[in-house]
Amino acid sequence: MKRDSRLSNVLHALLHMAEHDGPMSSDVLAKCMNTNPVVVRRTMGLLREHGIVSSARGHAGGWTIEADFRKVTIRQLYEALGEPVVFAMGNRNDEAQCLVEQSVNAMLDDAFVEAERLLLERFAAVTLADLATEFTRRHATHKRKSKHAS
Amino acid sequence: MKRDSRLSNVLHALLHMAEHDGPMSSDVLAKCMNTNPVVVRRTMGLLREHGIVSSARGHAGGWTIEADFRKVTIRQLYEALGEPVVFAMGNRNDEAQCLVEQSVNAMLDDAFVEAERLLLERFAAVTLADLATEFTRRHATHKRKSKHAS
DNA sequence: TTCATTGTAACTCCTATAGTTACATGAAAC
DNA sequence: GTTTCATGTAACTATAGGAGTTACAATGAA
Repeated sequence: MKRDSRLSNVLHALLHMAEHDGPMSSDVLAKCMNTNPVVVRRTMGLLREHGIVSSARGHAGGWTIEADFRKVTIRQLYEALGEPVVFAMGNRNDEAQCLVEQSVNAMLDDAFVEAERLLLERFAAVTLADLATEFTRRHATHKRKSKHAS
Repeated sequence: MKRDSRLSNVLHALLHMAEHDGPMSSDVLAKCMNTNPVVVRRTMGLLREHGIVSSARGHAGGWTIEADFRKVTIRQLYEALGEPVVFAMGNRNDEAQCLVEQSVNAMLDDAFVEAERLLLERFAAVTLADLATEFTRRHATHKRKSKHAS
């Protein structure tokens, strides 16, 4: 499968929306994310179902943030996307009869479950506001560096 | 993509081979793993390149374990398979120019890198001998339970 | 010489996201 | 009320890489 980049994409979109006054259209978001407006609508639609954004049709319509940036975690976005499969690897057969296979699966599952738990904990610990702050810091650094370079 | 089950598969195969005297053919391994002999050859071939198994053609040929079960870790098998991609998710573009995207990518990468590190540490901590022991334990439990049930 | 077995090329199948086209629906602007 | 700008959504195609399959050459023991 091509890798699922939806989580990365919605984060990117939400941060741009936060920097922007008024609704942003799928078209504008698609251009700034280098993708297709229909893909944007599909993905943002999942966030709308969870009350994170809203959409308005017609003239001056588009996407608007509804949720509190300080309260929405990456984990919630991951859940809004339907909790996509995390790993590209896994057991062939989770209901194996073979005892050898059961042992192997149990060991691997332990490791995968623990890694997934860590990942989701990390996601739960970061809010959109944290990311926005990090962006501001990075932006300031970038400007300082540019000034030095010139 | 369908999930990559090669690691699970080679573990399954190696443990069966350990329980078996003499070489095992791709055909026999394929049957006991419910797959195809060519798939077995393809995957086992990667382990052969790392000296973990050897293969012999002709009559009474097949696959033989070469490595010391106490020294081969799951991590080494993962590496022998070419370190397959761990996550089904990821950034769209790792060389983003957009500062917003860079912030998002940096945060996500941190989380993914840490989760991957944990997973590979777990893999490095388990040898084939450990797995064989675990299988023996499970097997004993299973037999005891069967006796009680009868 | 026969036959079991690996080695390997060259396909098709699978599966979920991404991308695209097309068009219906809705809402503001004029 | 008509135009115009949006979203909503169906219905496709493209993509990637493992898995599955067929076919056949090469090899080695009986």
